[in-house]
Amino acid sequence: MSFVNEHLFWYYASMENTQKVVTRFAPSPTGKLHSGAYRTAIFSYLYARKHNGTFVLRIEDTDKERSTKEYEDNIMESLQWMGIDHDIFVRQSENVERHQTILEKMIADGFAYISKEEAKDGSGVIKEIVRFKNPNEDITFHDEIKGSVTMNTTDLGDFVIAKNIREPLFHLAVVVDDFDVGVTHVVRGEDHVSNTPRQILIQRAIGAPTPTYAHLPLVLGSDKQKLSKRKGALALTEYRDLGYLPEALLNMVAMVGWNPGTEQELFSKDELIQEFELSKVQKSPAMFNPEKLDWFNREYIKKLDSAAFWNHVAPWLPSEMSANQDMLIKIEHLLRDRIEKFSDAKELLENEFDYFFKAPTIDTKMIVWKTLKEDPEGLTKTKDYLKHVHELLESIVETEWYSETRVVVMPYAEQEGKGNVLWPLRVSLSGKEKSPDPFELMGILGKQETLARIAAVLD
RNA sequence: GGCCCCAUCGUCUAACGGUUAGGACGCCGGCUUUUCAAGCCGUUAAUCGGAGUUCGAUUCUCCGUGGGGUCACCA
Repeated sequence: MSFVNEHLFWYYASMENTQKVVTRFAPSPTGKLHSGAYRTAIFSYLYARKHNGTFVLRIEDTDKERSTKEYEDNIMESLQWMGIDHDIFVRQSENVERHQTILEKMIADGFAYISKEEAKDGSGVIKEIVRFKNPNEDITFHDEIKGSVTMNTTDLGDFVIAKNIREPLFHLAVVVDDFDVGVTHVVRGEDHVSNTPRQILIQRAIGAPTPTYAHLPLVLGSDKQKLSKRKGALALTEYRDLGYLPEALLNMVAMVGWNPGTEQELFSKDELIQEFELSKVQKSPAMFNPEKLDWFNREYIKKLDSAAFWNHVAPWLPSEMSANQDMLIKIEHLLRDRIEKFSDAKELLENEFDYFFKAPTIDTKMIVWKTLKEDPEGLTKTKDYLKHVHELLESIVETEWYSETRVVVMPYAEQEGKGNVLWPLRVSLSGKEKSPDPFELMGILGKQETLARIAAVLD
């Protein structure tokens, strides 16, 4: 061996020892991507990225009856939205020839056999299904989260691995495809634990190595049952369409069943990659908490700059308001403080902030402050207060409007009673029981509009 | 039912075998405020039960209880 080659030898030998991590996310396109599934995707992804490994996305579409292109698209779209990018893409149905080759070899080697059986649909048709010849052994495997797991496979019997020689089923397809792409770590939901011994049996039969397993505890719904599409779990794209930020979803979902052990709550994707460890994944199932998601979303909305904020709000803007850019910019901070998710903006704008865009019709009974309600002279007094406020405001120079309204009105309000003066002022401007304070309102509406609205009430 | 897994506030969780059992979300309360929202401050709230091991158990062991998963010609 030459000097140079010797170096190469040791180089490759060391590669061998620090085997490159390959993880995969393998959803079946039989429904939209929901939170149980995308957490699996996230953990699998984070692990691969953390170890500079390869992340494989494999669409498991061998069930032709239930798989659809729409769902496949939904999965791709969801992952992309959240920034979960894959290095290798596999569509399982495209590997059927490879599966068939393996199947034939397994039969030739005596690990599987064709069994002629009557179809279970009662049609009486005889089918040639492929069964695995179960050696009935105890299978023990290491799980990064659960530790060592041992199961007896006798109960499984000679389980079915293909509908026929051309149509592989889950266990066979998974094992072959994981093997072919070199998966080193299988990160998947705990509902797959009992599938693992079967798959290990197949691995042994075809001479494939057994990867490291990491079975994630399930994500539960509020009913404490496994979260599933049937139970109303929201799809990732539905959260997106409701106006949640992908950063919020990622952060939230990454932290159900895992946390780095510090008191930090907010993590960017890069920070998650940095901190993520399978060993810190919780052993027990966790419930998904929608309120906390809202909190995360608010935190991420706060971080948005103005342009990004409006980009997100845009789809929810009532058309007549979207024309009034000037006003929208003025109320941006109010909007930000009051929305949990962007879809909230629509309702807020239409039902609460409508007075910024159109003068409200005022119910004169409403302008009287509660302590004057019983007073027969209450309305008259209230109008007198308003009249005086109107005069005070009129005296303000337009250029000093924003800073002076408070200076001018407050002393008077304090003298006459804040409620007596400020409540009618605020109601005259907004027409509502609840709104931002009158100074805020006046600042946004401007001198002319403010005076006009007060005058309208006095008429 | 068989097999497998799990068990700290309502929820997500932290705690070399020694802590006043910590944090976050929510709830509730207070401050601020004419009202609402936001903000700030604070309160409430947990080791499933029983035996062991130990000077000492949230932590280790066993039993019980409870919860979950899975038992397809789906994945």
